[in-house]
Amino acid sequence: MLDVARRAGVTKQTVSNVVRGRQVVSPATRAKVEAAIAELGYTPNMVARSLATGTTMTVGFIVPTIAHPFYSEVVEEVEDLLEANDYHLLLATTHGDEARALRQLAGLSSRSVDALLVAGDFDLGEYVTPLREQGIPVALCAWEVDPPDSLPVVTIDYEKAGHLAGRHLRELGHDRVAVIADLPAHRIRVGGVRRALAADGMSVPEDWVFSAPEASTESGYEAGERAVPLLRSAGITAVFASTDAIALGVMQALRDHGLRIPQDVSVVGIDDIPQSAHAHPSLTTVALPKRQMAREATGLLLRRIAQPQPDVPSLTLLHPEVVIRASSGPA
Amino acid sequence: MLDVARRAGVTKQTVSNVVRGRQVVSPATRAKVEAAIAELGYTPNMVARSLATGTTMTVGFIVPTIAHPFYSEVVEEVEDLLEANDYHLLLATTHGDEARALRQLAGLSSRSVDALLVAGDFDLGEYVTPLREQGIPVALCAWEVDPPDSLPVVTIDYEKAGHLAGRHLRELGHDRVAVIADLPAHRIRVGGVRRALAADGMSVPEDWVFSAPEASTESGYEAGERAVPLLRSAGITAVFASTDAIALGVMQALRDHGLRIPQDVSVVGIDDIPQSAHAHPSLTTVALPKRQMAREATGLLLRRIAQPQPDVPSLTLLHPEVVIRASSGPA
DNA sequence: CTGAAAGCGCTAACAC
DNA sequence: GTGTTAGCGCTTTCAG
Repeated sequence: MLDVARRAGVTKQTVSNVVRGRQVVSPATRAKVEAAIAELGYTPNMVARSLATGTTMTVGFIVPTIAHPFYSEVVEEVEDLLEANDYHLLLATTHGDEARALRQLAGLSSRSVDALLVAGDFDLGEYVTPLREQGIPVALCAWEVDPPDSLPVVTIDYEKAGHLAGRHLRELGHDRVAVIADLPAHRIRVGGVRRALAADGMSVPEDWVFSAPEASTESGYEAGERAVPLLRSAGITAVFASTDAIALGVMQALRDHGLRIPQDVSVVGIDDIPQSAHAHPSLTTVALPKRQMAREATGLLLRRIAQPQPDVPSLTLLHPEVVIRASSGPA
Repeated sequence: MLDVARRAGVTKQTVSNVVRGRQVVSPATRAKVEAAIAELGYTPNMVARSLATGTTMTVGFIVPTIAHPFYSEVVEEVEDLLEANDYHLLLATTHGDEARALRQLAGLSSRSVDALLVAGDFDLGEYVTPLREQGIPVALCAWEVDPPDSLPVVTIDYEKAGHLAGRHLRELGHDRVAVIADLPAHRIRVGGVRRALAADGMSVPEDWVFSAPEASTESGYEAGERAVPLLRSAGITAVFASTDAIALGVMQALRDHGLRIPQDVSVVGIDDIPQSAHAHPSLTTVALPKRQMAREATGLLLRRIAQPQPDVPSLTLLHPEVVIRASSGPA
């Protein structure tokens, strides 16, 4: 910067003003400085600027994984909005490992991100207080169980998602529905389903609930196979899967065991991941507004950065919607 | 840091030595300093350290998109390896927008990443020279067409992937195969298929090639529908899709038009994304070693950071493998 | 093993 | 409008 200044016959300060586009430089001076910059191939050093300003134009995002369509869409949307605002994304993944999450948190905070977004159900609640004391805006998103009341959180009404799925099944006349879910993670969704059935005086016996850990298609398939005998013996006409990925596996298992969807058994999931629309049959599901969630959370953070103010705890609950496709039919 | 030093009765330098774990501090002093750090809740400021050392423990990754299973797995693997080495990930997305790619590039370089990885077919080749002159290691990965010979690139033998797909079809006795591809992006893959057929004196007429832009399931479906009449009239027994996503859409279209897979038409894709194994029927494909690619590229960069040396241009070509499942059968 | 001094590249107040 | 003077928080010589 000093080289540029000398070459243009000004001081570093003037160069700084030109680089940052401040409107306090005469056109003539500006031209000289810009010429010098071009000749020297000067590039400002953001690290030095950050040290001086205390700002990095970077926000951190801690997310359980990125290899799942739900999160990859969320991350993509967050990055898009950040980039549109000249911010950069420092992405950290936890894979459900709490120690790793804490390391990532420490790494991001000491790296002075201007804001931090945390997704998933990790209770990092108490650990983020240092950041907040430093005045760094923090928000939570995709928080499924027990959203803390100390931080702003932008999430989805997962209970309602379950309720919508259950009600859809009820409207089709299903009385006997089995549940295949990643428990306890998705207990809220299952609670929603139960509430929908309870409204008509029905319930889901405990042994009609199958666990699909990891919420993967594989575990859905495996749980589906375990469920088949019961489906047959108990005259169950519908299966609720707590996730589309699980539902896809369940459908495959049912088919492999000779059950037709939706003639013999209806299947509904939650999420609306891209492949659900192209499954065979296409999957009826409850769409989670993930991109909207990403936008609102990022927007909230960006606003907090622009006009610093204490993180007012707030809860934004986004509404899911049923997407009726071919995997569900009359009982 | 000064506060900690005073409280422990030492100088900043000693605190720095303790924080960085240098083995030059007496246990007694170390204990005092650590106590002071704990009492004051001191956290080192990485920005200041970066300014002093010229190192950020951060690597940038520019990628076309993250909402596609191929890239999301690559990104996940890169992040895992970086995190294991105490590095952080600055992720930038281009969405095929060259101007955006250049902005991202400038943003990352001025932010002083310690290394840069670029995925996708953007010819950022000439634009990265400033970085390289700064001594920042740069590598390319997932480079499908014309890998530049000026930079290290870790990619996959896409031509071989196509060739393997074509040979698999030949071995099943298919003489007449149609192609549904995202062209021109995947021309190398299609070239591989053609080479496999040519070995037996066969070829793919131009009007047996259908375009599926964006390589999405939707465009695969749409292209599949366009192809159906030809498949029937020309007695075509197999379809090569340049991507699993496309193949999934194609399968759906064929089914919707009454063609059975693989009895009437075999379908093979390339990639081996997770959902291919759970499609109906499960998709025969050529697995691209994306995670290995991610590991090798990241490892290369990390090694260059550790022992600075000019970016020796090198080309690492990883080998794909056929995964035979249920969507392909005898002609 | 510890301490003092200098500086990484930039921005923030002021004065001129 | 432009120049001057201090730092931002840390690491790095080099003495002791």
